[in-house]
Amino acid sequence: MMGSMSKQPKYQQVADALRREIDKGTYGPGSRLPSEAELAARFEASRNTVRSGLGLLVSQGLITSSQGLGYEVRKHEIFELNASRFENLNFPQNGDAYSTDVTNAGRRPHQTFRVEVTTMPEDIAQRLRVETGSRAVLRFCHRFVDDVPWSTQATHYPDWLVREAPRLAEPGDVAEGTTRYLASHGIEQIGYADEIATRMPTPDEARLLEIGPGVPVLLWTRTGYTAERPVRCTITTFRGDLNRMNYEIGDLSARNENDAQ
Amino acid sequence: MMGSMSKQPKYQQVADALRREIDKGTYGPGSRLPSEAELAARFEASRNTVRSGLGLLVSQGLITSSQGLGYEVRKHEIFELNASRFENLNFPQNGDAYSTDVTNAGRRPHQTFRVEVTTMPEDIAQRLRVETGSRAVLRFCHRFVDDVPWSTQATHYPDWLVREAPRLAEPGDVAEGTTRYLASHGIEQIGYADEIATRMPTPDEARLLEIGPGVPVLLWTRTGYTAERPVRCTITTFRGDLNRMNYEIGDLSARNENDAQ
DNA sequence: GGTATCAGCTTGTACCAACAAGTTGAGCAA
DNA sequence: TTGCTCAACTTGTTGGTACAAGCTGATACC
Repeated sequence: MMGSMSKQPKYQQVADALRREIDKGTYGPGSRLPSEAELAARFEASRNTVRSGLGLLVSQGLITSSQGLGYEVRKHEIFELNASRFENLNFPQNGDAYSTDVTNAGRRPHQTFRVEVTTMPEDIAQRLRVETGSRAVLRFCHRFVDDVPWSTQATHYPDWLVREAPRLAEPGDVAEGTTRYLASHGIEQIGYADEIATRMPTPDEARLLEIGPGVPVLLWTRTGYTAERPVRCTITTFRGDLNRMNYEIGDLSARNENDAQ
Repeated sequence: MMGSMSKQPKYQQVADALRREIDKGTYGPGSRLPSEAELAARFEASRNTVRSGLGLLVSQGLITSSQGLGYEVRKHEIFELNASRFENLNFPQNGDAYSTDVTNAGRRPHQTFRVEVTTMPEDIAQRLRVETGSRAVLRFCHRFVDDVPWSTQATHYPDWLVREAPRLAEPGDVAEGTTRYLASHGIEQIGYADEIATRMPTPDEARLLEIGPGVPVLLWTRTGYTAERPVRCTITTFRGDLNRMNYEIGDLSARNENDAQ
């Protein structure tokens, strides 16, 4: 008999076996797993041991659990973001790429706004070449798609810029969009430096984005430059399981002309 | 007394308290936390409860644990990758941006190579506009920095391309670099489509990259185009805790001229 | 029919106990 | 000094128990 030719701990065997069955399709996306008690019987392990194995899969983002309901295989649905186009050009009207992108995808966008006068955190101050702790205006945005939390966006503006463009410090949306508003005051952004990183969410982020365990966040930091200097820094925090960033570099006419799907 | 004005479960209180102390600097990067037994005494909880709280912080990537040693606050050291420059131009000699980037950063690069003849997976086939399951050459690369696993890179080449540039299918490195070799056969890449995503690693990835729990991976998919069609697709898997991707868009002369640190 | 309750399922939290396994340093022996 | 052993720490694994809390459907009641 094949008894215990295994060096691995039992909870890992449980996790591996379930992972294989999920990959194989025995349990498809959205379907429910057997209950802890059933799994305990099947693997001849205690409920605690089975819970350890299931906990592994949860923290790997493969399944979710809900009290009273059971364990469910996570389904993946991702949203594409085109980050390499410019922001300021020919956008129809109010606001940003986000609303148009989401609407074009046939989804319903929704966002809440907040404006604060605060001080520059160190990392932002470095990027904007101003002093840490100097005055700054923070415009914060919490975005939803079909009422599902999608991303948060925090843009810091240095004090010298706010003095030239005072409406940045006023609460509420800037109707024509901040980029256009800045351009009308002679601040034209002609270059962006983007940084992309990933990590596990902080408890705050997990709460705002309603992220379950095992889902990382995607951090997008964009610093906008005029011909002379950096003018603003935007940090967007995405749910990693729902978003993908796209960049186009060089000449991609071969891709875009024949949209052979 | 402030008894139990708390709705939160005890293991969360433990995790929150420790997270605050780590943020505050009570336990700095690299320092050791008190042992489970000490924490149990301090929080008046059982060892299991304390373990649950510590497990949270581990799966959030804030601390690590090693048997016999204890828990340690993770230190963060990130490596910057400039993804927006072209690959083919004026690189000195053998191989890719990776070696030069790492060497310039004063670190020691090291990589292992593997070449396979295989079939096209569905997602790659779509990007390269060939049939799923058709013949493909896979060049796989496992990269280290100072002997620490850093990333894996898998590039798929379609069959039609390999027939024009047969050395792609031969094992071992292409001395002058694949991009240059392709250009010498009339395959000049003039555009790249990049996609960036994140998720928790699969067990295979966790093994290859020696990733602990609570660390996501950063997935970078680059499809190279000639003027006529896509020619190759590279998927790079980075350790999310050690890497950050940078893109430059538009005119950034204001950033690059005065390298005010 | 509509509604309220509740039994019986599910997972979540918390504790206890015992032993396995990795690490370290004290202290003894050669 | 050098090297070995081992006790005393650490976390890892696995079992047990009990109760809390969320969900669902059947049942009884109005």
